[in-house]
Amino acid sequence: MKLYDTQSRGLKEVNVEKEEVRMYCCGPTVYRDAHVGNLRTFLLSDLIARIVRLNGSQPRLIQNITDVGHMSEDFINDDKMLSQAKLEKVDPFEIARKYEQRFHTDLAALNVQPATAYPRASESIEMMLSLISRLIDAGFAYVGSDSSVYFSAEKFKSYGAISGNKLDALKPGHRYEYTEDGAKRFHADWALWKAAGDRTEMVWDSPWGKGFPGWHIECSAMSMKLLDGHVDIHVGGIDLRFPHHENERAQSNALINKEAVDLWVHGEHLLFEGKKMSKSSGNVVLLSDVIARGIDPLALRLCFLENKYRSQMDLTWNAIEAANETLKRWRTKMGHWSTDDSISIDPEIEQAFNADVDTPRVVMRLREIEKDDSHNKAAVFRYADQVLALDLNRPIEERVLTPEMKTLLEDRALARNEKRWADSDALRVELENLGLSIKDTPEGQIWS
RNA sequence: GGUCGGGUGGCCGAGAGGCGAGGCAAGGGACUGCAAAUCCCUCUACACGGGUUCAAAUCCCGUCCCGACCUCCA
Repeated sequence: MKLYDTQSRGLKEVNVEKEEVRMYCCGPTVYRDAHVGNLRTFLLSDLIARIVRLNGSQPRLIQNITDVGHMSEDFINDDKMLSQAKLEKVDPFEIARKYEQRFHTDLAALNVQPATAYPRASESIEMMLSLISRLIDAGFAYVGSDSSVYFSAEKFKSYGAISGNKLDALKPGHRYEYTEDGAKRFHADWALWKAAGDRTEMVWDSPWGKGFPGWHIECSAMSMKLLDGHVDIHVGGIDLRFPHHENERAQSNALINKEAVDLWVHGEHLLFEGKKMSKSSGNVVLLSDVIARGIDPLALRLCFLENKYRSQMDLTWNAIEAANETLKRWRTKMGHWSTDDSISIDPEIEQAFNADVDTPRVVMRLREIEKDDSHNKAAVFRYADQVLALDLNRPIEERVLTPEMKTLLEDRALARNEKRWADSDALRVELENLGLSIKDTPEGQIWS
């Protein structure tokens, strides 16, 4: 099984001979609903975990819940949790729990299997404090004049290996003016622990005074602790490559003096109708929007699967609806092909999964099999569905008919027997208005 | 300015040296009382300029264009 590793910029073999493959996926900051772009990344870790399992190994997946400390480095008022709490006029932890719950609901709707654990940042403070202390002791971190603790980027020799951003190229002020307060010794240093200052909510005691953790430290702490000091596969969105993962790598590696992560996998961003999804473009799509249109959430999953995870994909309503049709067609055909639940391995599909999660090729292969004359189509589809997880075996739901619908259907059958076509057509319109779609076959009318 | 990735038909998108993926849309046909569904057919592309090669969408050089990241982001 091979995956593209951002750090070495090439395909890298994943050892699936081991009993267990340790995975870490950067989770959500729970201050708002995850949009479908966020979900695409979480889907990626699900696909990798499923492929690991297909190869006979067990994934141990840790996904953090950021419920504290995710803020821009230099502006204390910008904490995402606190500003949203202010906006909704509730306790910040209430916000966190609410959106955390919705995150799990969305994942379940997309058939994303739950991670082994979802540690919360706010409940992992001890872990982070101990890690920060060790980094200070090892000489990689220092307490600034503002009582915050900073990581010293220059002390970590291979800084920049993931993103290609070298320290001397990271001069401050490229994007917007920095307000250097002088507490950091070097412009590229970042906070491991932020002193509370005026802040009173979401603060904890520490050896350096009241404060709260920096964003990057939580992933180092959780992955080191919950994955026993080594990550086989680290998954996240492409935007996290820098600075988040670069900093996480520096922290973790500094601590153990070797590579803490074998493979860095980054999912590309999703565009919606040509533009990056953002509040200002007004094109943020939530999974609930998809469901509200009467589309199966798994159609979105199929839509994602039809594109390489490493390409910026442009999602459109048209594409989602097309995927929804494909899904319905496959489920209908599955019902006709066979009713058992046998599974038959297709070498081409197996190979595609193992070749850097090439789900577009798998989908293509399924379309091919759909049309050919093989006898075990359903068994091959079921094999692929172990990873695709599109519930292809799910029977098309039987429509529950109201008495009114039943009467109209009986009337129409009668009208058709008597070749009263005008009546038949009028009844069809009426039934369609009730939400049934009618098809006439040589065996009579059918509805769905 | 630095870094990473792209440019393929009306649209979306695979392919990474050798017989024209596939999907969507459109048009035509079969079937049907008509629809719908289904099936068949049609439309045939690789940003530009050089180079390497028997052979280039694919490799190399140059140019143009697009997106992402550069201390908020999946």
